[in-house]
Amino acid sequence: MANLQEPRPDVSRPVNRVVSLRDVAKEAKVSAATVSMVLNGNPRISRATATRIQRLVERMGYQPNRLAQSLSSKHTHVIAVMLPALRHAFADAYFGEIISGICDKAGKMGYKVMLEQAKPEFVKDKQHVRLYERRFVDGVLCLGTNDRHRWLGDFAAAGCPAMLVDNAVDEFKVDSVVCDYASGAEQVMNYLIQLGHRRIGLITAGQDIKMARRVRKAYETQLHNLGVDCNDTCIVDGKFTEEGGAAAASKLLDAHPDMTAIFAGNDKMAIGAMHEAVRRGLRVPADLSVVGFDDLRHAAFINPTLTTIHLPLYEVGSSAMERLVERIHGRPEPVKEVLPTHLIVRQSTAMAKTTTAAPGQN
Amino acid sequence: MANLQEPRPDVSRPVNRVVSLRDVAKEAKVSAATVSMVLNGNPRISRATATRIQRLVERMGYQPNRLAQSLSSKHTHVIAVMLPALRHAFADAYFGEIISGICDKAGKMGYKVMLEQAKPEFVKDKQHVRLYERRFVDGVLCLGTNDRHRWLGDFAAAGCPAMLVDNAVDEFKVDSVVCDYASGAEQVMNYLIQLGHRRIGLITAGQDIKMARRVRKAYETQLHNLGVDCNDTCIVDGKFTEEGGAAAASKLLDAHPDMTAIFAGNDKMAIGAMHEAVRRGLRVPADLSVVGFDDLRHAAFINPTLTTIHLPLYEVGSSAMERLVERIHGRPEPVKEVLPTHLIVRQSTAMAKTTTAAPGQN
DNA sequence: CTCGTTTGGTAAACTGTTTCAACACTTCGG
DNA sequence: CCGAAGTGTTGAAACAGTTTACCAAACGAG
Repeated sequence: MANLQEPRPDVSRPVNRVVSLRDVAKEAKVSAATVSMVLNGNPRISRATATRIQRLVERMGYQPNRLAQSLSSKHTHVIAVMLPALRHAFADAYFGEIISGICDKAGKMGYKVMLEQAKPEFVKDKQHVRLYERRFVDGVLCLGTNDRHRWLGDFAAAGCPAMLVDNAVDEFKVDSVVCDYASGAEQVMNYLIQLGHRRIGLITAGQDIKMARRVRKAYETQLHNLGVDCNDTCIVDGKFTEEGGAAAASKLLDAHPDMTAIFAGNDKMAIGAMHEAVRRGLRVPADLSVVGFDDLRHAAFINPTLTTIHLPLYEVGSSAMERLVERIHGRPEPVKEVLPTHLIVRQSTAMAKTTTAAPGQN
Repeated sequence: MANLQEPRPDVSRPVNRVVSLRDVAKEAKVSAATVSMVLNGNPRISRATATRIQRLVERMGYQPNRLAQSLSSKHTHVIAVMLPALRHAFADAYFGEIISGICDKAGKMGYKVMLEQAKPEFVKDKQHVRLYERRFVDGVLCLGTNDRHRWLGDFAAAGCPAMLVDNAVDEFKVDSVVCDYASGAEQVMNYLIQLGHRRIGLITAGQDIKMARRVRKAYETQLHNLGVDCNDTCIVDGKFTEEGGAAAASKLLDAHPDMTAIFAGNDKMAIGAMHEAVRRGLRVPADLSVVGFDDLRHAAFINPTLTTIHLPLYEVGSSAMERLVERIHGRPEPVKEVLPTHLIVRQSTAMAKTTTAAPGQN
């Protein structure tokens, strides 16, 4: 047995043998506990020993093994970001902005970010809570959720810190940080109405998403207050995609040739709608005003540039990360944070054409 | 001591006490080693015991703690994706597509994906290798790298499995998976030349990126072969952004009012260029053809739709993930994989206007 | 009937860190 | 001069798995 340690001395062993805390301790002729305490700034250790060991740690290039740290400390300092199981979820600027905010804040707080997609098998297997139970992560941030995602209830049951990002679900008690969709939609409607528009179509999507319902509600309320009749043919589903937006615009314009404005629930659908309008020979904004929602980066680089609601997605991500860590650290109170939105006027909107004057001047 | 186990029985303790392997062992009246072996399918254990324990594992809802597993097994089953330190890296469809491919493949191979941004302090601190040394991850995939990223050499030095994704750097021996940029650029040039274009501008970016240099080279070679004089005023940097593309197009059109086509090194710059062209009252493609490079999703939804080179980014990510795992498992040979690209013709290109006939018909 | 082999299982060591009880050694007040 | 309090350090247990050397029982062959 003893000779197992003999073969080492020969110098032909520059193998990147990772130095452990015990190696440092041995070299310093102290116990592992002492080194550990020095590294954690425990004041019980004398200045002299502390600096001596710190220098040694430096010299030996010691790096704590964080698997061992986490195993013993009960904290992984990793959080998971759950994205919806859409083919293009990662390539989507909407999610990208949020993730950007999450990652920046995570880095500052000493957390790592793990990516996960909420595929059907994944959540059916309860993998999303296993992430926590198996000690992969300390908490989970959920993006792109909707009311049908029953699995959101599992987090509370398992005691796993979790947050909904830019959506809220009443049913389960999960914390959330969202943009003020209601106010955003009101701003859009006020603006369009002010421009003289009365025949306004809505391209929406995801009526199982609370935030989307809020937009629809604001739209309906505003039109109703104005005395404008707005039946179901004024509201079409656009599936959050460019294609869907184009198809929805097509339906709207078929049903209402006199429509002067379209309000889309996100920028992508708005872009699709503009695309369709141009295809039909309509001029945007002269014949048709189009408004989006999100203010994604390229909204400013399409032709014409898109009037839209700016959502503070980066901030939402950043804040959600912060709240999640608070929860991990034991904050008891639930959180429902709402961040303000505002209208960005660009070129895709203009005064309504004064054809058949709107009925109610009110 | 014994009474430490007494207080448990009372039912007022539904605390989600996580069951450990030892709990299962105790319940099954076998040793922890036996349970471990059952779970790992070790044939040393008899069928009878194995099934008995499997059932118990099921019943007790045991989940292996993967920190402990990784600590002793030396494998974390996590890989890191390093993104460049750009404000919008996450929201960028280019990176998104690659990440999408990485994540899908990672999921299938039983790996988790961690996100990391290569900020200056981060790489200066050698955090990128610490990721490996401190046992956060088993390997690293690097996106959006360039020749100035000296830190890429650190991986080999530390013995950390790493891969370059959609770029290659000769200097360091790091594996890579890339799109065939040279062929893509040749296809673009052939196509434009075939349409009669001779005054073709190039908007490029990142000349410290090998792939970008390849595009430029192909452009220059093709024009040279045709006997078309192409001085430096035909090549402008567009910084990979829409703004940059617009500014670059502006410079090009100022210097060469007779220019009939612009070839941009990525879709975003192409979109910016189109934007600028329209701003100047030029019709695309009647007055100016514009070609992009990437085939990002929204290239098909701008006005006019963009002719571009399709890059198999999803496949690049997927393949890089696969190669990385091979390397982690000990594949010795280096890998340089090249995936084919192809031209997608849409509406932003047309025959060159026959104004001042091009000099060389060759 | 004994010896060698297979079978099924176990105890103990190991991964690398944190934490806590205990301990040796001052120092100080009474 | 003795007990109390304070200081600096350590051994050992804990975290939750994997792995290895070893062992007992069963079995077959000579």
